[in-house]
Amino acid sequence: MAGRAWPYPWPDSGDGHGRLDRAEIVRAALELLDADGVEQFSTRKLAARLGIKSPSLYWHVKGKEELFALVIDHVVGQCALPSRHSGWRQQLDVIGHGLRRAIIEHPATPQLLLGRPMFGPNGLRLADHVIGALREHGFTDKLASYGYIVFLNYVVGFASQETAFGKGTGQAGRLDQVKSFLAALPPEQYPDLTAVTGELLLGQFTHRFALGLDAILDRFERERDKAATVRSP
Amino acid sequence: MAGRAWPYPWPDSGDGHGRLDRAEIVRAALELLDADGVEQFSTRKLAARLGIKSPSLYWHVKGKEELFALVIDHVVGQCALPSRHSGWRQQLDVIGHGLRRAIIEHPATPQLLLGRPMFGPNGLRLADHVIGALREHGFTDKLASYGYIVFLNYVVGFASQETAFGKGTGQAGRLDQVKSFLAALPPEQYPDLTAVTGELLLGQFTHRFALGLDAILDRFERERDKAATVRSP
DNA sequence: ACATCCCCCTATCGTCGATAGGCGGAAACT
DNA sequence: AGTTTCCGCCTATCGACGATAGGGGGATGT
Repeated sequence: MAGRAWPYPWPDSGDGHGRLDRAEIVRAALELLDADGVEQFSTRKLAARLGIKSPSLYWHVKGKEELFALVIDHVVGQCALPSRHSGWRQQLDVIGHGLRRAIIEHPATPQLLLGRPMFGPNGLRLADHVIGALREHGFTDKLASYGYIVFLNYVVGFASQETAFGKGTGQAGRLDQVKSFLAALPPEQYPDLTAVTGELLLGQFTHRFALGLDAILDRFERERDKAATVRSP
Repeated sequence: MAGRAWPYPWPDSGDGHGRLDRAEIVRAALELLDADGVEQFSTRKLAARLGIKSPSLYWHVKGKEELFALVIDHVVGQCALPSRHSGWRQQLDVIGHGLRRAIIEHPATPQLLLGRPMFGPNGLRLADHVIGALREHGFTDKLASYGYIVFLNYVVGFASQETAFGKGTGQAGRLDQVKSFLAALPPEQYPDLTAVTGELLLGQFTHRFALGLDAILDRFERERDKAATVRSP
């Protein structure tokens, strides 16, 4: 039943003395989340997968909530931060695409990201990087903070909604479900929606994402320049 | 214990013969969700609030999942759709702001919206309206479907992230928690983030929302015109 | 040799979503 | 009127969940 039954002396994964460490637990939790979805996840299944009994988890991790926070930050950490020497726009572009990719590679994470600010080390580092990139290129503190919020909202929000459409949501049949549901809609009631259902599910999500992201960065730039000319005309 | 203990003949709320109907259940569920958050919600508490025992709910509603779907669509339905005679841009603006307001007035809804497409009647009507507004004003089917996805992602995503920052998340102390957490960050490690924390939590979210939304609509317009000139130069 | 601490165990609690099956009363039918 | 049907609730119960309490065994340091 447990995906991994081992003889008692554990192969020892990492730091050297413990059989388990938080990193391994987080990794297993993420695998389980990706496979079954956040709804089906349970600490008991996670324990079984790790080859231990559920209460033992509580020695390593305070509880489910802390575990989820660790998982989130692990995923956010998979988004590599670009060099600070490139332009702000390129930096935000790289971060945006990287973060989106990290999220949609783990379809359960949107539900975890929701309702909790990204306050793990990696999330904070990312925030600092984005805000820094803006401030270093002429954005006021106010505009930089606006920018960060809008930027992050867009990226996380888009990726979240994207997974809702089943682009690989653990359950492989999800996209087909959506497809057939839309195909069954009465055209006389939803004429415009039904007219474009083909386009809706066919296109490149990456392209749409880039479109909106570029639009937002464009506006950032314009706002920055407007503020600058107001201050020094 | 039950918020509403009643003598057996129920005051009769609505359609006339049943003591309870789905509308009343949905309304009570939403109240409970807003008060306690989605994590603390349970069908048993909902039943208690309605003055019945938990299994009785299953006569009215198939299960928790269906209940949540009904709640979502109820919230989406609180976003009034504008007249189709106004311009597409104004229509999307009205819908965007209306939908955001509906969502953030019920802080639990983002967690419900996540992972489920808005496929209730109100959600479909909204989708049809948005896509229709675009198609009626020179957008190709492809661009209209792109636009709908990006638009919806932005609105829902923004509102979702917004509630994560505790702008009234049931627990009133949430915003203060975030505030004090950010205030305690080491400036040498996160120099740019800590430099703008004041701005981060102070500003008008509505303004930031409008900023990004306008940016996206701007880009829509430009893409539409570009496609049009390509086709008929 | 002994004490200590790490890391996992068993036992158990209260709560959850959901199902099975019963029962009274109102409505509908004859 | 008497009978039947069905609505709308009930009690009893299930298995799974998150979490805590407290025990024990093996490695480590002195």
